[in-house]
Amino acid sequence: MMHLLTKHDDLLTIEKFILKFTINNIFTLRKWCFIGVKFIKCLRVEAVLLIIFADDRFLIMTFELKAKDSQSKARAGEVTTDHGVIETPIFMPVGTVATVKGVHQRELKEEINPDIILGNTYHLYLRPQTHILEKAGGLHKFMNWDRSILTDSGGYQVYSLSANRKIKEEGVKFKSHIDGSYHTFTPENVMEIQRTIGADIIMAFDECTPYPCDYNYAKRSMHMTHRWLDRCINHLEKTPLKYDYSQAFFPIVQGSTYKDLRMQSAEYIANSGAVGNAIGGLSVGEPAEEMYAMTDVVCSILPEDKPRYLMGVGTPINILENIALGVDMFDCVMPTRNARNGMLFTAHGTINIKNLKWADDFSPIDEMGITFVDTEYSKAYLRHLFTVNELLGKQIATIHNLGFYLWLVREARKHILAGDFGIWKDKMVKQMNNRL
RNA sequence: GGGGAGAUACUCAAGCGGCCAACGAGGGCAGACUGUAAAUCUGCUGACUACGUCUUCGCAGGUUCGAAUCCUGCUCUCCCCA
Repeated sequence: MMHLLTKHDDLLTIEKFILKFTINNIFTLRKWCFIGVKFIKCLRVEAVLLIIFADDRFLIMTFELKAKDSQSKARAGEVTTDHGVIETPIFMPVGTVATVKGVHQRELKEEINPDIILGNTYHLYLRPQTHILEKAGGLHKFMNWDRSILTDSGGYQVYSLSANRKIKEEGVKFKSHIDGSYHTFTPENVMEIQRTIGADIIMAFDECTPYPCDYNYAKRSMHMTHRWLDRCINHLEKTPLKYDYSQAFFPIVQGSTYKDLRMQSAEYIANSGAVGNAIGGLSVGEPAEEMYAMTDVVCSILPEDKPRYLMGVGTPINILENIALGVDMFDCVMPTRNARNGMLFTAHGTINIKNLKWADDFSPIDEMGITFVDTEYSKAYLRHLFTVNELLGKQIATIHNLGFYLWLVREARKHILAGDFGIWKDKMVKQMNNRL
């Protein structure tokens, strides 16, 4: 049997192979795709399929829980994709258009050292366009990044580009912000686009609702997102992998700031049996307390043995508070965008490096020296670079902020493993809540 | 020497009798930014005893109810011709 399949076979071929050995075709490919080895055991064709996997080294993303904090719901874990291990909790720098703005891949890897970064389906679809990425052999090769990548589906653009789009049950019609051309995103084509982009983790197509959001709208939108999820899953089954590594699929919880909707959505998402789950529709302007209340509710429902990804969050304090509620993965434009606008994050609070008071402060950017820029340049020099609008200033600030964010989550991990995360978190939240 | 143009707030630059404490841009100061339409956006930027008052548009006079705007003289700058 082993010779029948190779790791280059697409899912359809593998599915046909499996179905030959399945007595009743009651399970779809979708199920085993998501549940992997567990499902295979259900089918009682364990031996056959284990041979397939062993032979092809066809990895499905895995998550291993390493430790749980005793003082909070924080966890430390390990996500493994074909592009490496991701130690959680993790912050994923955002690289929307195949670049983490302002940082070389080499600096990103060697200095900031994240296990995974983000890309964006909507933006990459518009430019450089999917066919170019396919020709390049996928996003990893195109941008020269050999670690993991996660792509957002474009669901956030449904929110952020709300003036330029129309939502229907079928999908979302966008007017391109580049050239005004019209494009339709459906759960189906978004899955195909993400297959072509080739991230290790791909996201369901959802609607990210605004804040505040009318209850009835939030409810209708949530149900549509659930229907879209089913369509994503159904379509994904029919869409073969394009490259020689696997792709994990994460569904997204919605429900705005309504506890009952969030619970309902979390249950629906948990039942989809995905290898990881995401929480969307937060950090869109709601008070932090409401955000925490929602993640708390959702985390209590999402399976414990799967990673939980809180999309778009947030400030360093938001991240620590949400880690304490059981979130494992984060991403946010804040460290990169705010860096370009002169805001530095430090363990003792934020700095607006453009302020006059730094003009003659020749102390290091950050005494902690997490990255080389922190100690090699002074605050006065960095302020000068911002004053004269030099690119280097934005680059230095970006490296500093990302270095700090990654330091923060790694430190959080250490304290979870040590079992004193709760105390450490409270101390950090207190001292970071400052304006320097 | 002759002819012409012009002098406006930190800078450039509009305004050419009342709606002017004076458009706009830059600069300066401050703020915002949460799955990136963001090297973006917003506010303030004459002085105060601050929903009002006072002093400003080269300098000095004048005309007018009222002038940055009109008239006279002066100072300075630029351009052209000798």
